[in-house]
Amino acid sequence: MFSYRTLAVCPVTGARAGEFVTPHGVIRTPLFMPVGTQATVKAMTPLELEQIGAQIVLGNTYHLYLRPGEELVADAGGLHAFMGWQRGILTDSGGFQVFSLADLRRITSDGVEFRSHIDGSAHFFSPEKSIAIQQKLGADVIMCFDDCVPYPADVSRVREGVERTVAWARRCRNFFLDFSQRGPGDERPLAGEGGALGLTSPQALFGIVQGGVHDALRLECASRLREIGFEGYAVGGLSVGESHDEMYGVLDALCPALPHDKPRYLMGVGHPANLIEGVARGVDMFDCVLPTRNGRNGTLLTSAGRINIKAKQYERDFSPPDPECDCYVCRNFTRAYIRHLYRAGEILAARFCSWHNLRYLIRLVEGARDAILAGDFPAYRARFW
RNA sequence: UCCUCGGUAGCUCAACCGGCAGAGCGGGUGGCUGUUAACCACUAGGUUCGAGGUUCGAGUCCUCGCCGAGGAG
Repeated sequence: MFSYRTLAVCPVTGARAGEFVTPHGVIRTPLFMPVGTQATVKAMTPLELEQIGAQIVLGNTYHLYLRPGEELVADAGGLHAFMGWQRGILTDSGGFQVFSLADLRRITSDGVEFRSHIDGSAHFFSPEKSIAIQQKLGADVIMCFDDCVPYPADVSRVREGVERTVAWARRCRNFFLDFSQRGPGDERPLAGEGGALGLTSPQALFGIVQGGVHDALRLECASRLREIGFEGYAVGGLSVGESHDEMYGVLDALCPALPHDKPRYLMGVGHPANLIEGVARGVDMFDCVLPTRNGRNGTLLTSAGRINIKAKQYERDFSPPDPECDCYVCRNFTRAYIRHLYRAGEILAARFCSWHNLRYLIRLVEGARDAILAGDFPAYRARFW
């Protein structure tokens, strides 16, 4: 079902434009994906997400497993039906939560023991468990359960993360293929290793490359994941505190080593500049909480840089958040009004800021795609800077 | 007219027996990268109602006055 093809490649940079097919439509790349951890992009309705051009939204295995539970979502008809969103969905595996909830967990070779941040109850995730949950949730793209190593970390810890990530990726792949072969209620034994089995699942499984800021480890991880074989490849473990130059360095080394006929996904990124520079290095997909979280906290992303809408300087600023933006918020409301809403504690402020920020990032990457197709991405990139 | 209680940061209020005057909210500024986040951090605000007095030292005790609330007549 899942297939990717490249439509245009920038002759100067590594940027490329393409598309891939999912059960919920054709996805045009490069693209920015809003994060909807708990089966909702915070403060946004699916209708509004459609209107700003969102093609895929994220959900999170860890959160949805804890609440409301994957069984309930499956009974609701899957994540799409449950949240009323008919375009693409990608679920993250819970690997990042293992990293970000560090004080609540214990990692073993078999998986991760952790305690719920909601009620403290004990749980265990293995690669198989993560995939099983994601299959019940029913997203179009699901992710391998990986070991996201903190930054900075000793090389030994980064290497351990690569080994664990690769081993777990193989287990994810085997379980995924086996499940997709069997179908519901089929109790035939595991099908064994390798990607030789015919893929019948409507879902696509992406591998995740770890390796910190060490090029050699990144390349090794990518090579070993390619041997297993995935529908797409993600770059994980970035945007965890390293410098932008380190992030770009990893992408410079890694992207040429990823398959050219599969989508590439830079996880958790991010800042507008990161998106442009990621695209320039051949990344097709991005996600980040930044537009929604920062929006709720009163920061607006604009073509002239970030503005803090709380600041007094906008008290009597009757211009739109971003004069160059085409979104509903920028066409109808002023900085002064949004500042007022924010200070008054009105929920509409969070909605407006999230709304605009999402449109800004989606449009930024859409613009990059158009430029790549038109053959002038370098100029687009230069104009951004 | 008398009695009681009160007056401390912009607001609501803390401050032991007299011993460096604080908090929350509000104000100002900043941060946020696969969401434990409508969150977090930093910061500026004081003639402690006024005038005297006691004391080494007074927001705190004494006297007088001003303002507010309640009560008695």
